[in-house]
Amino acid sequence: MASLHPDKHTAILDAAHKRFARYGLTKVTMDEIAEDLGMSKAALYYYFPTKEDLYRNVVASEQQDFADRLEAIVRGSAPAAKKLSGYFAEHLRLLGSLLDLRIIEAPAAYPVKPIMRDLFHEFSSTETRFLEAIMREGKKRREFAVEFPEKTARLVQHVLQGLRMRFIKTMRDREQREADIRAYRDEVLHFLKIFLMGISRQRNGVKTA
Amino acid sequence: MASLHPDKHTAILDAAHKRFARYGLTKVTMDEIAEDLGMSKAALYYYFPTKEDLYRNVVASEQQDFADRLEAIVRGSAPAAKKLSGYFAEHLRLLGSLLDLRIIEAPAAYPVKPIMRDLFHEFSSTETRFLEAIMREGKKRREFAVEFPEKTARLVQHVLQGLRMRFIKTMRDREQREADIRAYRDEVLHFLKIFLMGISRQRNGVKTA
DNA sequence: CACCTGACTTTTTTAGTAGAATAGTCAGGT
DNA sequence: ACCTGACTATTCTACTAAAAAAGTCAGGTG
Repeated sequence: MASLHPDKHTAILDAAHKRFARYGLTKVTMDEIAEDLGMSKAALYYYFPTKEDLYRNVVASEQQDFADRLEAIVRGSAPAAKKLSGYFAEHLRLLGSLLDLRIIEAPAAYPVKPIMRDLFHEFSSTETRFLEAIMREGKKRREFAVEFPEKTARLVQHVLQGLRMRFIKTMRDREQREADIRAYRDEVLHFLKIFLMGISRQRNGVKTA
Repeated sequence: MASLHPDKHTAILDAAHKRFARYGLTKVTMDEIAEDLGMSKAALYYYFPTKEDLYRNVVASEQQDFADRLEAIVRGSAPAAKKLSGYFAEHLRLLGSLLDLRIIEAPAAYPVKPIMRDLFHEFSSTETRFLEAIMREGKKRREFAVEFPEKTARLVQHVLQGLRMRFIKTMRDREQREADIRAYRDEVLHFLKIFLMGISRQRNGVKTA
């Protein structure tokens, strides 16, 4: 199906991406996207069965990019500690996309839509996969002193999710946004440092930067 | 004022505590509390100016108990690592009260009332105080390899808050509640173990249990 | 005077609803 | 195969009336 109309298909995805990344799913109408493209709303429905499906496709491409970057890190020949640092960097980087697309929300004051839980979970699964790979490798190479790599991977992921949730909840307005992000970033890296100390076999053998 | 009618005063607090710890602030009416005590609602207002004030007083006693237990831990002569373990145990123990009194909520689907933010913050402040004391002592005694004890204390607190938030959000129904709590507990203790490893000066010198 | 009540007023919650906005459909046109 | 205008169906959003609950008060009792 995609091969029949690849140009329009991607054009729609691009236009939708622009809107969704600025206002989120609920604050974008199909008419707006159609107007951006100079076509009618009905045309959009020729390519995508529902608004939600269009949104999912937009998110899927972000998801793919994210997975690719993690893949590149894990595939490399760096020590596991280095890979873990890379993973942390990607985790931090992802925050922007998740906030822009409103997969996670700043106020979080109202019920989270099931679709957002869903999409968020997909990103989490991606993270789990690569994080487990890193921990297993670290153990195998006798770099990390971990008994159950999967369990430790889960811990790291939950800590990062927790810190992020906390950050989002306590985030202040635009003016102080930058400072908040910096503090959050510092804290995550601080955690990384201590965590690496905690699981590495030799003392002072850990490079963080 | 309290000395003038200490019995009724505490009787009311007890009755209110029973109700609030079962249904939370919003789902308890002053009439219900009054009925439990066999008196009229107006009588309650003789002792407490508002419903919120009554609630705050109920919470304040929990808060005091919590602070007392932390105080006992920090005052002791145990090594800082041991004190930190004790702190973690108290943190875990507090979860029940916070959930019962609805200071933190399971669905968290609606806007959090300012009063709850407020009360939560008071518990957090208490935790901060003692956690900083422990970290400072650990540093002073050359048990912990931390540069800025306050910063590390903040990190620990944020990680714990994050893990708790995450737990609350992902908590399932009654039947599986117990299992969820156990998993949460295990994870917190797993973090403690790695964290202590990460900041302690000598290897394998850490007892967790 | 300290303590309490019933009857009252004020404020907040709740459920329902009409109208607007938006998702989604379809017969037909190129 | 691709697209449109005009349509229907669904979902959101004020608004509101009724109910519930908070909070007040004049007065009563030991």
